[in-house]
Amino acid sequence: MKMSQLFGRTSKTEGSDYQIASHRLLTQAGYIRESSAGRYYLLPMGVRVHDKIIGVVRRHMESADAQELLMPVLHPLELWQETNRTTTTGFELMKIEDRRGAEFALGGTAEEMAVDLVRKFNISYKDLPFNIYQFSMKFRDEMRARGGLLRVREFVMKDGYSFSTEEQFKEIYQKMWDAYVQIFADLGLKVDVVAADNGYIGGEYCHEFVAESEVGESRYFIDEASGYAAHEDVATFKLDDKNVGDALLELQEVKAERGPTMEDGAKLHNLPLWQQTKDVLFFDEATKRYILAVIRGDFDVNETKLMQVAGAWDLRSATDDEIRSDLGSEPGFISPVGMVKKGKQTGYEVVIVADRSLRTVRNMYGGNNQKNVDLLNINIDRDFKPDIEADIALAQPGMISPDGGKLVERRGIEVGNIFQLGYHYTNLMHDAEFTNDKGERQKYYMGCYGIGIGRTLAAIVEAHHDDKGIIWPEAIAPYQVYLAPVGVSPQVTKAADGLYKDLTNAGVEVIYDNRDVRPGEKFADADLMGIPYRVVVSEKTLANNQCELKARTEDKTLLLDFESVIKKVAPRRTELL
RNA sequence: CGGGGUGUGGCGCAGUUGGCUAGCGCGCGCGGUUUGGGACCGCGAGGUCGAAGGUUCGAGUCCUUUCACCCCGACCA
Repeated sequence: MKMSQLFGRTSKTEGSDYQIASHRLLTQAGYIRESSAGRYYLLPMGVRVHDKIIGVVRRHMESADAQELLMPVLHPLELWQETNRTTTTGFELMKIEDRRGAEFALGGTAEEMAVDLVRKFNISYKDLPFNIYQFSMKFRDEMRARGGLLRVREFVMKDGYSFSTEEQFKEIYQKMWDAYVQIFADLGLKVDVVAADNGYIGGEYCHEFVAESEVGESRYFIDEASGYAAHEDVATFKLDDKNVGDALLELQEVKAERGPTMEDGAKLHNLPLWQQTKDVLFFDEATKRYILAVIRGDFDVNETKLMQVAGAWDLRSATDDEIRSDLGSEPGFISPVGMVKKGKQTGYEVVIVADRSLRTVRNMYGGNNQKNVDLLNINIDRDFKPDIEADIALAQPGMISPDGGKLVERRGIEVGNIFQLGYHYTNLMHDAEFTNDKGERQKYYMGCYGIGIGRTLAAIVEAHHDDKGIIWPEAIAPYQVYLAPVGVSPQVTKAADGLYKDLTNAGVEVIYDNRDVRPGEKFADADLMGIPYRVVVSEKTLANNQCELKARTEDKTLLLDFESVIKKVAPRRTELL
């Protein structure tokens, strides 16, 4: 490709709206251009990189026995209604109607479509397992797009769906796990595999592949010794026993003129924070229930865990008014002891969820559902019985991991994920069944597997750049060689033209900067665009029939004859194929 | 959705208490001098000042409405 013909040039001036390196660099180097918020044009150079990433993903998916297909982007809305996801998806579903009024969802993920496709076939247990995947545009009406390609409203995703029996599933899941590890290694991304929350996708467990980065939105914890890694939504930790040896003291009501915060309570009673009960009242709009979370005072409630154990969908904090008039309690003095079972006015059920940490403390203190009265020596079981007892605590850096090491907090970009879906969709959708070896109909056990291509591209730039520009790993660089003639003498031009042809014939992808601009500009663009190798031809180098080779990652240059340069660069290309 | 901010040639910006023909740098085009880390000279093209409405003799500037975009939060792949 000749630079003089390339559509989508580099830009010397950087925009002011770019907070994130990959966003600025990709724009400035001519890979992407914003259309509207969260929607991007991929320019020719961007497409080359994007395609290469797809190529790497495809290769590993095929080796893992997955089969590529392509689904429609418009999904019949009935399918989403069948699984009740028109209302429960996390992202806002985008809908569209055709001229007859038939309703469609713009696909944001395609579990229903995959099931619908599969049930159109008459499948036997002998055909199992199988894994189908596609690369296609996904639409998500994100509340707020941000960070260039990191969080967008339209993006190409590799989404795969496996169909098998329950017994076969573990192996498929592991196969995808392994394939993902290799994919991201090939792409030059260091990723942590992190246990995470399934959210609206459904199923029981899943793992995120997170590329560590300060600009990432995923927060997770890792135990470096054992490799334990979990998203903050699900991270768990070992509890430390406090005063569990103490004898149970008698429950006692005391006057407590204090403010509503935890600190106010600890100060007034001059007792440690951990001995206080933290009582947080939520309301779930989906199931119309109050949920009272009770936890040790030095911990915080993890709302994701809470929703999971309580079967809640749409949690919000209860209002002061609800606490007072419906539950007859008092903000800052809420207590599970003597809490009403139902709202006095609304009749809504009150569910008490106790964190397991309450077992590590005795004789706790806390409110008594009325202003300025506290209870001393509260003990679980004796003084109140929770409806649910579980781990609903938010992990904090420094806590002890389940494996015994220290939890370290990390931040990263979620570039891929794998989900166990189990029977979630096949239970909700009719006829999602195959014929087993006894001739009976049996439901599929499913998994799904996603990789955001554009986000991965941005994550690679985040991981590989310097103050001059992008530094592409060779496997996905748009071109391998940036050929820059220096000087305008006819010999230089002729030699460069010849080298361009020879390199191209040798299978090397070359961007040939044949523009009549000063050398500094060419070098700056080569660096900005992040091309792995720069080859310079000038009168100086030609004096010995040589040219100059420089790697993007190094400062030193090599003087070599043309043949050697071609040899040096060409094999890499074939290796990668 | 809440809070904050910004909209003026492709990009970055200036434009005073309302005033004359809306400027500057980069980039772009033409001509010339240059050619190893973003050169220089000359000439030139390119703007319904986000949009609509209003106030005024006169609006980029003031008022109202609205849209878009950015940041923080809420939310969430």
